Amino acid sequence: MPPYFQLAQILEQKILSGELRPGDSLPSENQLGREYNLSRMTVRKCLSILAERGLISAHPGRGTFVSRPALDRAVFTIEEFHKEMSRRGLNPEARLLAVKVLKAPAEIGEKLGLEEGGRVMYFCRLLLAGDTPMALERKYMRFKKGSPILENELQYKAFSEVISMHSDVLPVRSRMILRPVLVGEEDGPLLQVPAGSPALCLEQYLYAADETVAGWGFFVFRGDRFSLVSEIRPLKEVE
Amino acid sequence: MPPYFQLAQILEQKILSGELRPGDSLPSENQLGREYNLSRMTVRKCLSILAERGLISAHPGRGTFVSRPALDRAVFTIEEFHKEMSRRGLNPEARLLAVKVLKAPAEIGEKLGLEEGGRVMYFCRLLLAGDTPMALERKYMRFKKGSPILENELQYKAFSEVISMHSDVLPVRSRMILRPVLVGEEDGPLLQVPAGSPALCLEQYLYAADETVAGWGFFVFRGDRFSLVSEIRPLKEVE
DNA sequence: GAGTGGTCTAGACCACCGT
DNA sequence: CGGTGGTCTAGACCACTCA
Repeated sequence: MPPYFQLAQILEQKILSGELRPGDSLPSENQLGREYNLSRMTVRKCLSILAERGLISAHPGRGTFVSRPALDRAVFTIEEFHKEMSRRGLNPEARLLAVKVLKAPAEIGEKLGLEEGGRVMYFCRLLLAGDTPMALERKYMRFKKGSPILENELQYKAFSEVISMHSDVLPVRSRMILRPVLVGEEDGPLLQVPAGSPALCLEQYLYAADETVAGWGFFVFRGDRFSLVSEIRPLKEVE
Repeated sequence: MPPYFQLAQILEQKILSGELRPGDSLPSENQLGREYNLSRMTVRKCLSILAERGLISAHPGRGTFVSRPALDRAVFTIEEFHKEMSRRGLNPEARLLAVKVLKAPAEIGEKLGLEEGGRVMYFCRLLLAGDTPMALERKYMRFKKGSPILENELQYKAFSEVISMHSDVLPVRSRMILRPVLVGEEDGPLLQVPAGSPALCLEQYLYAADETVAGWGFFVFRGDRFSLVSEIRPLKEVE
């Protein structure tokens, strides 16, 4: 365990235990270096960790101070589905329910920047944890003539990877929107919940380097099985 | 503009322009130091910035490589209500609908670690943007005898601040849970949406230094007015 | 064994702040 | 002015990887 990390833990402990309170000033970097027998650069490495996590903030010419924690702020992260479920200790699975090439509905053709009557590839997956349906995924991308539809890959790969492989467009940027929705008549039986149940809709836009939309679609997550948690975690001891 | 930042911009540009592609290896730290006439520590400071942003990742003994961007990952942030609305260019407002001291219902007493029949302070606020109701907030905290109830402050302060001021407990840690819900019969008229509409419930636990729960409660955000957005951008240019 | 990133040191100069 | 944090240097040792 490197010294800078140990010192970070010591200082974190003092802050979380209330020994150092919000607004208090920390000893100067030189002071800390003397106290703990570390060079100033090492002390700074340690402080930069605590600053990143929002526990302290440094002010040139004045000193370093304990921050008031942002307790009324929340940060939620959603990983790619397989990682997300593994993180939660669940066994992720996916069932490919549909793959089609179809004339783009107006709304979707517009999003993807296609002309009237352009063709899109569509797929739909049921995402499970163990045997429990967790989410439904419906995605659309430009259809590339002659490109083979590889069901095996469609079952396991994330949307951005499917696009990279199927088309010759490389997505470089994404935009996701999270909102609450009601489970639709069609989706209820698939998710094994009554229509009208609360759910989370995670809409996804993937953009190519030229700012065109390479893919669009959404997930519908069961509200009774999927929620998001935001927590402040202590520094780990082992890693 | 410090040298480490300039170099970060140069490398960032090479990655975004495709001169350096995902999977490519960067020159070694010593190599970069020679090329740009910088010490190794300065080069490392620069690389740590790019690594933080997820553009590169370092592997001991092997080298530093350009990362594939995490396009199927989303990060959502909810600020304290007034900041959140200001960020969205809206005028935040709050109306205090109720303040009460009451015997803790079993469920809430348990959360707050109170004995049977302990008293809690409860308040309810309607949060608006302009004249549009955005969310309803219902919060519970331990009741401190003799503490004055300051309606003015209850109207403007975030929950953690209310607790800091009203009680002598200092919240130091928070846990928030986000889930989709249906608007209840009671809340519908207040939020000016039909009961059964989709909404987001943001549950909040505030912990004191001794790990006891200092406050608990939740927000209910209108689903038709409030959604969360996550964007992964190629990068910033200046600043 | 040569090269890599991870860590650490003991200096240094600067802009900034308070007195 | 002296002290603060922000930046930088030119060395050093280590564990690791790869040929």
